[in-house]
Parts: sequence; structure tokens; C-alpha cells
Amino acid sequence: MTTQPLTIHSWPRAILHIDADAFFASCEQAIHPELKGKPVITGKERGIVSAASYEAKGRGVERGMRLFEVRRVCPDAVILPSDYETYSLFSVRMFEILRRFSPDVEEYSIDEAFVDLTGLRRTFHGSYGEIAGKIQETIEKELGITVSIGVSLSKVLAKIGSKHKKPRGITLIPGREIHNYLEKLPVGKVWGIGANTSEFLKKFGITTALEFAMKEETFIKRHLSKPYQEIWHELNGRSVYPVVTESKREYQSISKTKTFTPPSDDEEFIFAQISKNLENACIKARRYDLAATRLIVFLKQQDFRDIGIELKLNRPTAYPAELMEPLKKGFREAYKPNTLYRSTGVVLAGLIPEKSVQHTLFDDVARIEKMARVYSAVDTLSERFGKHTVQHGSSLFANIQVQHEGERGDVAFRKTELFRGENRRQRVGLPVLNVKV
DNA sequence: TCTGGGGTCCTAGGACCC
DNA sequence: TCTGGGGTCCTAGGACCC
Repeated sequence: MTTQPLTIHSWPRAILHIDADAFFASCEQAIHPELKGKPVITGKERGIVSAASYEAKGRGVERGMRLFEVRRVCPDAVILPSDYETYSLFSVRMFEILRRFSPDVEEYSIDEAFVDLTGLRRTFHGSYGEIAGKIQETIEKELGITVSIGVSLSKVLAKIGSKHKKPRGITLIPGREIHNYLEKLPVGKVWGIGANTSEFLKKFGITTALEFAMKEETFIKRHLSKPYQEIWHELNGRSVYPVVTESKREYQSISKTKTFTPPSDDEEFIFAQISKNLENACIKARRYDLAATRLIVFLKQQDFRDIGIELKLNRPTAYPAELMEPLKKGFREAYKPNTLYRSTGVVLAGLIPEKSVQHTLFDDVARIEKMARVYSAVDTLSERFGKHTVQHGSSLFANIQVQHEGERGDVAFRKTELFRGENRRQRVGLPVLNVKV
């Protein structure tokens, strides 16, 4: 399978993959030392486990587990809401540490990165394993969290390495040892190969990563598409995925979705959810100075079927006021009365930089400029006082948290709840505004 | 088996044009 | 009007990932 290296120490490429151990939970333990050694879980706001510390995993807690179940198997678990802003700070500092070792760092996700170490042994007077050790040590000392590392000839192999031993593992996979790591690995565990492809490969008697890697190229080319051909090369130690250094990857799309329990058939309530989705998506788009050319509206029914309506916009925009008509249109097409829906969603797609938006002859320039000023003020207010300080009137019904079975359709009741919500806001000194644009 | 809220890329097929 | 070849753009949908 692998081309045998001419010398034992030959590394055509040395790619490192680093994966923080139980990242969210570890960050919490690093900030709150009294939590060290305890079963810590994040995800309180969602009702399911986002991350579990190794102490919690040892007690049978798994990712995605429902919290009531967690309380049963592990009654002393400390359950916390996820605090993304804090975790992002840890993330930034972890990447910063990695850049001390190599300029070629790809920030793959909040808790994972690839680093190209090719040719750096001399600089650091040590083997790739020793460099990995130093990285691990530095992060632990400076951030108080542990990481696992894999080093190999390609990204796919490095990822297999970092997963091989966790937590606090370091796994080197040189060319001559690749087969040892692939032999017992189910092919579905390989990065980029999911359940469907595993099923497909099973028909040809392929169940392990090694069996896949050893298949002849003619077979791979005949039966599989480009992404899988690339993975096949990577498994054979031929690096085809570059380490992408550009720190700012532009968004292709921005989406916001919301699931509500119990499912609802209340048109007003559902539209309010989707309207709020739209506002959130627009806030994010404006933060990155992007404008959408397409809007996708979707509703998910109770039986998980989903109906998506895609609309082309006359003008690229990230202003809810301009998107409200298309949104209503999409909603009317997708929504069926007397049907229970469990979630709503909005996607802003075909994003382009806001500055490249050209006015056409038909645009009402004065109106657009006025809108730009209004939203710029809205964004400033929201930054100072919190998200949704200023809200579209149409999103207001989304603020109702409680939905009583018997009273779901009772508008008067809902309005009471709404005002209660606003009073709370006033009590804590937040402005109550309802700007009509 | 569906656990929720983000995302990306690839391919096939239709519309349209020369 | 038919026949055939060839190219581009767009969209829907699939498959995966964290």
C-alpha cells in the first residue's frame, strides 16, 4: 500500500493535527479550579450534552445525551450553559501558541487545528514527536487545558493520530506504520467518510480503513467521487489536502434555525420565530459586511420532513426591512395550516461583500441610505445593550417562552406574557424599543 | 436513533446559447 | 424543423463535518 520510504526518517510532509480534550468542559475547569476533578458538563441551554469532562465520560455521560438522563447516571454532575465567548478566547490563544512553532496554521474549528511542521526539526533541535510534546506542554502550562496530537504524512492520517490516544495523547504515524493504524479502524471513522459511504463500501467487502486504502486505484476511480478519491490518496500517505493558512475564510452562507418544543401549528408564533431567525442572520451578515443575493426560508415538520423555499432578491441586502416581503412570500409558500412544525430556519446565501453592491436605476437610493443609517444605529445599540434591544415588530411573538397546552391559541394570554417580558427588561434597566422601519 | 445549531463542497441535470 | 456537438450557468440535493 504505502510507498516505502528510502530511509527510516524520511517525512515528505509532516502534518500535525491538534484536538483539545473535552474543550468546553476543560475551559470551564481552567477558569474555575474548584471544578477540576469533577464531572463537568456544558450544554445546559440546549438540554443536551455539548461537552463532558473526562470525569463525566468515565461515569457514562456521552455527547448528545439528554440532561435528565445525565442527572440519573451522574447525579453530582456540574451542568453549565455553554459560554462561547470565553471558549473563543481560549481558542485564539491556542492558535497563537501554535504560530510560535510554525507560520502554517489552519484554524479548522474552535478546538482543532492543523499545523505544517515539514522541515522544522532542525529549527527546534528535535524530532517531530518532541516538537509535538513541546506544543502540548506549552498549551497545558499557559492555558490549563490538555490537547491530543497526531503527526503524520497527510491531514487525514494526522487526524487519525490525534484521535488514537485521548486525552493528552501524542501519536506519530510514519509511513511504514500506517497500516497498523488503519487495520482495526472502521472505514466510517475516517474523516470525510460517513454512514452512507460506509454502507456503500460494505457491498464491496470493505469495512476497515486498511481495506479501503489497499483497494486499487481503478476501483476507487470507477466507483467513488472526487472527495473519496482524495481521502484514498491521503490514507496512502500522499498529501493532497493543503494546510490552509488564510485566517479569514469568507462565509458562503449564514443560517439561523430554531427548534421549539412542543411543536406548534400557530401561524403567528411560527412566523415570529422565522422573523427572529432572519434578524439574527442579518446581524451576523452585517458584522462581516456581507449582503445576501438569495434567501432560503424553511420549516421542519414534526416528522422531520422539511420544506425549503428559495427566493432570489432584487437587490443584495442584509436589512430585515428589505427582506420582510420575500420572507413573507416564502413563508406563505411553505406554511400549511393545521400542521405541526418543530423548527424554522433562514439561510442568507449567495453572500457578496457589501461594498460591491451597486445601486441600479430602479433603486430608491434615499430610502436605502436611510435604512443603512437606521440599521447602523440598531447595531450600535445592540452592541451596547445586548442583542435584540431593538427588534422588528414581527418578531415580538417569538419572545414568549411559555406555551401552555390548553391556551396555546389564546392571543390575549400571549400578549400578557409578552408584556411581562418587557417589564423584566425595564426592571433591569434595559431600554424597551420597538422601531418600525 | 434522530441530539441542535452552525457550516462546506461536490455532482447531476435542466435551461439556454452558439 | 430536425440533427448533432459543445459550452456555461444555475439550482437541487446529497454527504459530511464540528
